[in-house]
Amino acid sequence: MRNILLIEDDISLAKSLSGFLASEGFSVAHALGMTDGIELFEKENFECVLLDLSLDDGNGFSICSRIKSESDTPVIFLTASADETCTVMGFEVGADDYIGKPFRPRELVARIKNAIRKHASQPLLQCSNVIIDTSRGVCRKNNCEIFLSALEYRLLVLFFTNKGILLSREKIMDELWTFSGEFVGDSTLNVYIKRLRDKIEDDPANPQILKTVRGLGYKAVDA
Amino acid sequence: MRNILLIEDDISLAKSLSGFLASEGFSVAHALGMTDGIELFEKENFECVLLDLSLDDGNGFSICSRIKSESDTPVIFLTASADETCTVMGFEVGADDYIGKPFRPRELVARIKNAIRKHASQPLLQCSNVIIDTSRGVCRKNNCEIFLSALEYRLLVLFFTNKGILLSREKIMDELWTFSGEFVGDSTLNVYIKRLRDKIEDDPANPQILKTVRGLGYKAVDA
DNA sequence: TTCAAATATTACAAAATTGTAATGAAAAAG
DNA sequence: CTTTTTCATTACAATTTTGTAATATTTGAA
Repeated sequence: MRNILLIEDDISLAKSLSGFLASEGFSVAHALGMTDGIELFEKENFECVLLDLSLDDGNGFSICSRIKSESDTPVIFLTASADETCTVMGFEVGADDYIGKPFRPRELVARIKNAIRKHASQPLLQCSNVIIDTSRGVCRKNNCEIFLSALEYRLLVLFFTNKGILLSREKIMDELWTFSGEFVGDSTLNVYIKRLRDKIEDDPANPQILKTVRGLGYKAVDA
Repeated sequence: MRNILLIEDDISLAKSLSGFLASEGFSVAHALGMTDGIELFEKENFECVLLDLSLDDGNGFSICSRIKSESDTPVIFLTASADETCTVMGFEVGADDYIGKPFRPRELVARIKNAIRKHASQPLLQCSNVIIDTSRGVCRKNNCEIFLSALEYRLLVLFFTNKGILLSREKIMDELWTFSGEFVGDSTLNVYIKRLRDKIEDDPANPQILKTVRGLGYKAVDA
């Protein structure tokens, strides 16, 4: 949770930064240079990357391009060279923010959180081992694609965008079966739930994702 | 296009900023204060709002909250009070960026573009009068829902996320029919294009959205 | 425990989707 | 102009989706 990658060759600065961010609830991994940084990035999962511009073995711009080409993780430049050309360049290679040293700690945290928040509102909806990639209209379980029909897909999207929130039968019916004044029977929903469970649950008889709340409706919950 | 709302009570600053941004290809609407600003915001459609913190008839924070509560338009604070507390506060009310005066023009443009770009990668895909709401998995034409099958939906999403870009037949087939090592004949695509056109084009015989580029592939274009 | 309500499951027909093949039309090449 | 290639259109069967109804099963309350 709140895993951050810091790529910075100034060890003492890195130390103090890590300490501070840790005190703010982040868990920080530190890489000293480009090679190191990319390796770490590809091994672990980070919610945000803090990147120094000038490194011993490469510059921040190329790392940023590299990271952005293979993922969507937020990247924030953290650098002494806050000159305008570098800043513009930073955004051009896909950075999410660019902060000049010396940084003010609370602002730094605010900007990191901002970047993470923006990223979180992105097209990937997840619930335990099931992911919907809304930017492609595809659902995957354990990275293996599951084919959902149009309505199954919509129903699951509805659940996942309201993860943890109870949805009444009425609300669900309204949301899904109001596209042409159609009216469908009440039992239809039961059947759709069953079909979704059969496709996404490890053990459909003991659903861990699509929970029923008796008398009230259904909700999707995380593991 | 690139319509920006500037809410700023310093007239001379606003003038020079507007001029500069216009020279960069933005079209800027200017409001002097809070009341004015909100009115304009609700009347027109903006891609980004630039907001001064201190206004005669209200403060920027409340405008920002207001805007964010009713839309997702990027908001950037532009302010003299670049003190840390204000900055943090700005992000807390939902700002997308916070820039202290005096601003460096090219950086300002870079940050505006950054905010707009981030926002553009959001859930609404549009092409002339057809909209895909990926956050619901629904397609609408002139605000009227169109029912697409699972694969039709995916195909259209593929086109819309690559608006204006040519997609080769091969690329399309790869993207759509590789979910289980299936191989489908080449003519399948022709048929899907036809089916989509029948559903989304005003005159399917003269497609204005899904254009064929003979010998190369297809692309979606805006009106 | 017994009962009633709510949900799960199954089975089934009507309708829609999906992929293919055959035929037509349009555009580029010769 | 003719040929060839590419794409559009149509028609069709296999499959899947979709909604319903009928039958279990579960749950909570009496």
